[in-house]
Amino acid sequence: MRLSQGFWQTYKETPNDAEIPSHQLMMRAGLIHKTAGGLYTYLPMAFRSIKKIEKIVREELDRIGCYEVQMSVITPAELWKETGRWEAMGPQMLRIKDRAERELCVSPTNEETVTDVFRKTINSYKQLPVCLYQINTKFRDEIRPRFGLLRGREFTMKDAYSLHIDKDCLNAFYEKMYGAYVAIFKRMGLDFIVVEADGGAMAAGGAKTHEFQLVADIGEDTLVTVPATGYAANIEKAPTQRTGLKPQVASELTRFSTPNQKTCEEVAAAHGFDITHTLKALVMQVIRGEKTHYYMVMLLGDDQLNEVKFKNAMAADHVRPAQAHELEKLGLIKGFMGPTVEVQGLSVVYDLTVDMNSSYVVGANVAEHHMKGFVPSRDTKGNVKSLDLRLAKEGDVMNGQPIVMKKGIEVGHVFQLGDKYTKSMGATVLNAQGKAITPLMGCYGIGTTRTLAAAIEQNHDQDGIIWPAAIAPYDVYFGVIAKTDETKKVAEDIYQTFLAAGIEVLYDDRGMGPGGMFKDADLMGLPCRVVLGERDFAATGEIEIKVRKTGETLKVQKNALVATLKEKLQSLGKWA
RNA sequence: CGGGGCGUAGCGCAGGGGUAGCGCACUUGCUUGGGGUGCAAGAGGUCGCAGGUUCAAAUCCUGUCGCCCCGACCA
Repeated sequence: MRLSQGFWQTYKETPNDAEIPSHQLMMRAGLIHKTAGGLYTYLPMAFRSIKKIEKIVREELDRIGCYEVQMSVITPAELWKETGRWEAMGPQMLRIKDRAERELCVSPTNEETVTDVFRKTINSYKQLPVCLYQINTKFRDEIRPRFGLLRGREFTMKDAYSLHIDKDCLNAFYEKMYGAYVAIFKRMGLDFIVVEADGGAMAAGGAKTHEFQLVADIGEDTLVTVPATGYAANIEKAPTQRTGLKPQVASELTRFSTPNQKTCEEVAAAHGFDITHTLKALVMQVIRGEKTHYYMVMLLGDDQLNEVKFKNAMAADHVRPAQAHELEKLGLIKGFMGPTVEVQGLSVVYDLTVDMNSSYVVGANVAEHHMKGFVPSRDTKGNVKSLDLRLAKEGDVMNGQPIVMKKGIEVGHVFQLGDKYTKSMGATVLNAQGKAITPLMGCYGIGTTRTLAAAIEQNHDQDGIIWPAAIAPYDVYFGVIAKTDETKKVAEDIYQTFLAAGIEVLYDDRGMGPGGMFKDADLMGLPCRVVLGERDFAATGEIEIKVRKTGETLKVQKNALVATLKEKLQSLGKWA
């Protein structure tokens, strides 16, 4: 493309509302235009990249036998009511009504739609397994969209859905899809890790799920990795252990005064206790169906509750910390609660890390007092239960191996849905015995527009973007510094040579000064920059190639230009 | 939804009852040529919107809409 005729504008200043590098750079480099909060227009440069990402996705999915479809973006309420998600999705789902007052929504995801397709078209086990996918617009009315394309409201996602006769078949396909995902992100040249994830309410028992995470400091997910074993998990899931805990010999239970000392830290500091010899008590509200329960959760003084683990362990629909008025109703005093009295409607659970036969400091359930010498197995009022509930943290180990924590951006998710949708929507197929059975489903997502933003988040420097070659909008930024018509003719000739050789080139024929041109080239960050400088060319016949990623510069003769460039692009992963 | 902040040219900002401003970007001409060259001349605004106060409102008051941050929330 010739920039003199192109639709491209760069900016020296960063718009106020862009906070993180990828968002700032996408605005400054003229990749996206904000239409409204969480809504973006993809401008030509960004759209070229998106199409390259989509192409890689399509190639790898087609390779494992998936079929591309396109489902309607607007879907009727009836389908969602069948699975109960018309209510469950909440305000995140954008609902609309047509002229006949029929209820519709802008799809945030498409399990219902695809299950409807499956149940009406698949009748026999002979048609299975099958996997349909689409790359389509989704809308989720996020409470707080932010970070540009990383958390927009409208976004593009590849969503795939597979259907299987049994668990073995689902497992086998899951592995294939997992492999395809690895291939996809590798080809894109991105630094990713696959982590075990939490299935949440969508998981059938024991269902597998993995997240594909791009490692980046601004990631909203925390990942626990074990370099020694290669294990990796989302922190929501990771069952790590503490080290260096010392049990304390059981002693007599004694109440002591702790005026205005409401946290474990305060109590430990004021009385010289080790923080790991104190227990913190959290009261959580747990909702299961129509019923509400309260639990007192006991953790080591410096541990935190992992609400996802807790929610799963409780088989709850919802959990949240109890509010002040609820504590009051239970007769508990915030800051001085402990499992030292029996409370109607309140159960006690311990984190596994708590040594049930060791002695701890706990709240006394008396204002301004705690107790020491508390031994959980001996002194807890009511049933004693131990579960893994704590949030993993730096310094933990897994099976004796040290962990490393990282931040990640979730760009892909593979998930075994089991029969959740096929069952509630009445999809059945006949098996080899002629018996109607409920098939199993898997679902697999890749946020394509999020991947674009995350790729920039992962690949940039202070001057601009550093595109991975496989998804760069163009391969080469070709700039010319020329006064004479002869040199301009040489430039035109080189441009045509690039086009003929299949090199995607952004030809900067705007005639601006070298400074501005270099700044724009660095900001845009195409893999290679080629510069034809009149003086150098006249003197030596050489043309300069600069690799954006490494800063490497080489000068070649005109006739060696294409070959050298292709070699460079190859090594940068352009044809991965 | 709670707390905080901001809405003045495409972007970044100043101004603060009486002629609408600066820098970048944009247009034209000359100039310059290896890290945003310089000079000159231009174009671009119902100061978010609606009421109110006033001889006069971008400015003061009320309401409203939008945006950003923190939190809550989030199969």
